[in-house]
Amino acid sequence: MSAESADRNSSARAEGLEKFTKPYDPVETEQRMYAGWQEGEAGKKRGGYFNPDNLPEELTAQNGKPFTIIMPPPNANGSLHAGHAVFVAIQDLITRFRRMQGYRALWLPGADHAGFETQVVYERQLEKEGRSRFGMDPDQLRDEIMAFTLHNKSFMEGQLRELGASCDWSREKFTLDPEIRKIVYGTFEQLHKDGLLYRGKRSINWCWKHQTSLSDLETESTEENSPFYYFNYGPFTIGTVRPETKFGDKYVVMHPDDKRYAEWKHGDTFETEWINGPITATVIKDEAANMEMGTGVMTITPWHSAIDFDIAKRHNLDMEQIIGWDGKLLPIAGEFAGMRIAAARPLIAKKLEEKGLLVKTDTEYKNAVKRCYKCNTVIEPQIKDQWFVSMKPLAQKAIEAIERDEVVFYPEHYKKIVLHWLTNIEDWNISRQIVWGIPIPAWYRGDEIAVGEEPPAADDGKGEWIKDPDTFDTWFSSGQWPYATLGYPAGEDFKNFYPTQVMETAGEIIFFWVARMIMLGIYRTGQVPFKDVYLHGLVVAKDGSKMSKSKGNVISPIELAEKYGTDALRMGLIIGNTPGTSTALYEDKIKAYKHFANKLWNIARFIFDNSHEQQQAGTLPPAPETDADRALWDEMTALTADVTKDLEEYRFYMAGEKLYQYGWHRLADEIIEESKTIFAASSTDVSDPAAYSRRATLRLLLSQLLKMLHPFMPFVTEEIWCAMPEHTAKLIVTPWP
RNA sequence: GCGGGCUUAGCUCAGUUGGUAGAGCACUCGAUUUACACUCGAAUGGUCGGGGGUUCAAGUCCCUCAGCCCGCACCA
Repeated sequence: MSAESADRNSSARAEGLEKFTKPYDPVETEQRMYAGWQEGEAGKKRGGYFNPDNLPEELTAQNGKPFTIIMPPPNANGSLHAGHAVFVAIQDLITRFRRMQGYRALWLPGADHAGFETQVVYERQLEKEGRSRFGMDPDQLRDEIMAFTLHNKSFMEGQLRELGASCDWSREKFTLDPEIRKIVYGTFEQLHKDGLLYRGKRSINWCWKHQTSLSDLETESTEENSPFYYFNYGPFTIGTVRPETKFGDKYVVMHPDDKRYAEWKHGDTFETEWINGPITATVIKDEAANMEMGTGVMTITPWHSAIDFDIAKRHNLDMEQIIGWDGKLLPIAGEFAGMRIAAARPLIAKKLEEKGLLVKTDTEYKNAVKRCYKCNTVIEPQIKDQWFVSMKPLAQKAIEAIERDEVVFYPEHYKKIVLHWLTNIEDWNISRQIVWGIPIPAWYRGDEIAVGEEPPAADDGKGEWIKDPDTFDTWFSSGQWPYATLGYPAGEDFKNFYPTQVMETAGEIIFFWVARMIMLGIYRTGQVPFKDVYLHGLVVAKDGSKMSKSKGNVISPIELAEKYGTDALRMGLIIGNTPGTSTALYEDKIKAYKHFANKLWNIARFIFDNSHEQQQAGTLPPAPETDADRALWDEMTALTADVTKDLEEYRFYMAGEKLYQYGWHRLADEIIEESKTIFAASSTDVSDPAAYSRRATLRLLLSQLLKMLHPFMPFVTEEIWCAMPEHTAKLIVTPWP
């Protein structure tokens, strides 16, 4: 080390810059930084700089408009995964960018009790302990899950802090908060008043293992090979893959235009031998019968098929339950009673064959089988009294708003996907037979139904009201999240921050959540809940495969952050991540951005070593003074315009890459290298015009780069920024250039 | 059946309104007691899935074919 640089280092040490002589240490820096931001300035409200009410006047003076992102509330039933890390990286980037632009930026955090999801997780835990929710006292179960959820919630919030999330903790909401429940109940009551909510016997998706109904979105269809049997049924041949449902069949359905059966009239009856003896069957003509399918003739089982249910409704036919809630055949099945479907099916077919009723079996037949998305159990359609929301009118309003671009999707093509789904929407079953959720505020007495948190008075002598035992589909409450968290309808935040600007979430939950928020938001508030929807893709392993525990390829974002720094993790999740497409996450990538953080650190060290004394002595010009340096500044100005535009138009990956390129390959590799020659030639002579101008220019370029990189890499940029005496305010509240 | 997407360097992917093909990683060669080995320089590597069209100009727009992937609905 030369005597000269030894001098510089000693002066740096004197100024508290000695940490720059060592590599950047994220672990040491991050906690201290986050606490500093969260404290903000003395005498302000809770939440520090994350609370938009606390932003310095100098920052908001030019703009001051609200800018809101509602955080997708993570399910409070585990730790944060890579998908959460992506949303933190993107949403915090947007929030910090807008805050620096002078918006009163609010990023509102929350947590989701996640009804069925959480109950399933907890049931697995019970199973490990050799317990089961069935037979448990519901209150006891609810208390246990509550304790479990609250524990996870606070754990998860700690992890969000580790990831640098600059969300306003003073406004945090939980889906089970009393004020949230009140709004959810209000919506239920309003839908009821408006005739958009009905309770009725309808065909529902029943999972016997979980003992609950599920929405269509909570089931998954897989194509499976199932034998297709042809049976003689009186004068007809019928086809079926489900002989186990056929015990009570007494209707035979064909298309009215099917010429093969023209001699049969609607309502004709005939006697026939069937599984457990002779029956009388009735001919039904209905257009739902497909003439191309099988023989064009089918028998129907309204209790266990949505299509058959509709036919039965149209013709007012009898409906009978064949399969119990436990997934086993009922006494109507005779000797097969108590058996499970899979076991009974071939035996029933065999019995029919022995009776000479089997015509043939098509073993190549493939059909779609619906399964529970959690436990893969085959869904049994059942008829049950449930609450349904009439979706068509709600969807219509949403379609109109989306077509008018009141909500804009990134990537664009999601507009078509959403419109297609909304156009073909079915009514939504919001009743769930699980304890973990918001209880449905409804009461019954005979055929009477009352809606409200409290039962109607029962002093008329007609008996007591009975509470609906079910809970809401968790998406019914989270679908109201934007206006519920802001205190609809009278809250100050609702007036100030609704409608919000951006909804950033996973493309996977576009129907579950985003589409429903748009519908319910318009319904309840008359306005769309957000202007822009940015959808990120799935985070996958390096080889493009889905991360899963069973494959053992799950990468914990928290571990990566602890190993390489949160900034590195975040940069790695932003660069190369385009909306709607999946992003690969792997260690080498994050490591590369740790190197970048260190590169910035060393850029700072070089600049400090060469200009700190002059800065302290006040012998630096306020702006570049040579043509060469003015050109460098113009180049930076152009980059700034470019990056700003990219960020405003949601091209985060591109803005990040440009800043990375500039920082490493322009500023470090070229500008600093060139500066070495300038400084070497000038020695310590402060009157040398080239060196005089360059020292100041380097500090200006670094400051500008730090500002633009802050939303991407908040910690290292703030740490360097605060080491520069010319900066009085923290970087987090410094105006965007 | 309805709808959406992908196909660009060995790998992962960018490429914004059409204007001379880009990055990271990997690989090869070389440099360097230094702001930084968490470094620097250089080289190699692509008929942008096939074919056709529009245009002065197409990875980009249109048509068509092929392969792969995904969503929704239905399936007696």
